[in-house]
Amino acid sequence: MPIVTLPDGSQRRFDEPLTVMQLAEDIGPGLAKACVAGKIDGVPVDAADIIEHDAEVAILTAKDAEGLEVVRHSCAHLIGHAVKQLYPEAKMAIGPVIEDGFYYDIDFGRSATPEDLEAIEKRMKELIDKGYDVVREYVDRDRAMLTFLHREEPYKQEIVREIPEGESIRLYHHEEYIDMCRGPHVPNTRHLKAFKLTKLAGAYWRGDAEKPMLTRIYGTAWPDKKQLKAYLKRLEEAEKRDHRKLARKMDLFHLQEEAPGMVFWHPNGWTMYQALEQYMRRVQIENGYQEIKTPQVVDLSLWKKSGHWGHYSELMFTTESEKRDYAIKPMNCPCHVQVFNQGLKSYRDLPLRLAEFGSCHRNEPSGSLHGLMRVRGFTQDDAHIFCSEKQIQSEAEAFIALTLKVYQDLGFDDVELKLSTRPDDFMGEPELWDRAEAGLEAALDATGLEWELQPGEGAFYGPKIEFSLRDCLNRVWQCGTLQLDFNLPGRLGAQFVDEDGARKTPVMLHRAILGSFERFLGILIEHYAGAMPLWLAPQQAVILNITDSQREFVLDLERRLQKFGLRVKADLRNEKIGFKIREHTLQKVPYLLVVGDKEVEADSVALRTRSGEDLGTMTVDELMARLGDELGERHSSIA
RNA sequence: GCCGGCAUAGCUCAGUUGGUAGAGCAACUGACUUGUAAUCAGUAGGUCCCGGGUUCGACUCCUGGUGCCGGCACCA
Repeated sequence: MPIVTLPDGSQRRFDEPLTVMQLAEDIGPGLAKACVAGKIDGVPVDAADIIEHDAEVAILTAKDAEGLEVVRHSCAHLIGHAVKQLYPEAKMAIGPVIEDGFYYDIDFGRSATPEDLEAIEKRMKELIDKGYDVVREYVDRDRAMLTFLHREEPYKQEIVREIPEGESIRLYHHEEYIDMCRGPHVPNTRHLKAFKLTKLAGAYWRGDAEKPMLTRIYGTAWPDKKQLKAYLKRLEEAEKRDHRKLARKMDLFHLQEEAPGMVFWHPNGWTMYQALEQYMRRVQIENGYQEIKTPQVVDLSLWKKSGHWGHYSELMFTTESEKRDYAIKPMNCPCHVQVFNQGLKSYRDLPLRLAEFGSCHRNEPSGSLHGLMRVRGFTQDDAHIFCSEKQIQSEAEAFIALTLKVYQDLGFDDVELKLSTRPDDFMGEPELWDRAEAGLEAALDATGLEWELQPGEGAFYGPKIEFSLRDCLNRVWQCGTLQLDFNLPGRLGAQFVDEDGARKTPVMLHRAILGSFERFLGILIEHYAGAMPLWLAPQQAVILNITDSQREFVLDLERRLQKFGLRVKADLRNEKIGFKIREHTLQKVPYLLVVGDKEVEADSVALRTRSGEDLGTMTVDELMARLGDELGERHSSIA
């Protein structure tokens, strides 16, 4: 005789145990129709599951986040139903829910084509139109194994084998198709109308490159077709702010076949790059760093000594001269240790913070290259902090605070923080790791932000903190990093004299805030959709004359504003003002300064922004004051 | 690197069972002297990614590369 408590706090009493669907029907026919699953005491369940005892029960519909996940998950099963009808030989692997959608990994025994994708989607729609009931069945492991032996599904068998004995397994029957799943799933395919298969891709079984590659079918699903359409529209809009597209439109940089993964920066892009570099230079100097510069090409012996050649030679470009072998540096750390090693260091010298905008080259796998986000030649905003073990926590705290401040200055509030701790094969004393990890945790906690622990994901030589940002298509890119290193200083003979007169090996902190200028600029371009803040904009303002009679004034104004420190150009072309405004607006120039006879008269300009806002007419002095304010400390007047 | 797709003018793209290419925008020239998102007219522009093959003939078909795009793996 269960008493059911609903999410709004109201209670219903029943004489007999009842299913979630029966409860929905009891509440109202509309809800029953929309019900895709339920939750009993917080546990997601099928609509067919039975409420036996007093419980808190929620009815899930496609409009609930969890209900929508159920819809997406069931869409994945529907792929299975359609695929096995069309290609009975196909072997089904796994079909989980992901952000905004779902996928299914399938072994077709051949390569699948876009035509297959269309056929599968068409069949799925037909199955939805049938509106058949999805039937859930509880079985034991042996029975599940028998089912998939009978169905000749080796991947499913492999999964069943890993389920502990005695555990109850749910099978979902989609007419003749059977899938295994934790569930829950929709009670009927009519709930799956707003879906679309989006792409075909290759994916390794179990994410292991040694295992066979399967075909992955991606799809998206929503509560209704309107939301599906809105999602597809959002994707389209996001693609428009792809930094590779904007770079072409704004003439920022290009890549070409002869130098895969290496950037040809154009004047506009390089201006942005330098503005960012100058900002970073200032920030680092203000925070106790000293800037250095180290060689690009270094004898292989150093890389052997540092251990990099042993681990990462595949990623290193090499060269040879007069029978000596060299490597193009893939990172700066060994070189920084060389600088540290010059002259005997005292504990009084620590922490020593050496920074370099270090140009590095790594022969990244061809398939991983991606615009500015993943390149082979890049420049890190790198620095290495040499310190004693006691200084780790305070240095970590300072670095995290600095990083978050820089991100904020650059317009990012949404940062993902992760801490990776020791792997199984870690190096060094466990007590040292204990203290270091505790120090990093405390430093992370001090931010008040959420962070994620990745146990065992650290490098063998030290734990690390990662800072990641997302691009316009929601892909996550690691930018900042703080990597502790208990290994390299010792390997390369770094030492300092401690208070007691004994020589000790310092701890080394590898750290970068932007990660690389290339990647960060890519993210910035997308973040601002090309409309960069004034201080980063390649061109900050353009002066537009109405007719030739303002020509002299405009040229003079151009000189005055350049002298003031502004990146400004005059556009004297004999075009209509509307035409010029359109062009520079599309180029995302922050300020458009329109000059006609009236403005010349009063030493003024009519000010318009790239967003189309008319800021009215103001004198040139007022304009300079306004832009100077906006640029703030980043403005270096040369007047 | 792996799976799939793509590669035609500066850009975005069309090119119909194989008959040596076309549009819009941009560029250039001329006219127009213009008040807040596209003035009009004209001109020029191509090794159809690269190599090999089939064919009387290849942008088109086959084959080997390269690069790019979407994933996967990798990202110390």
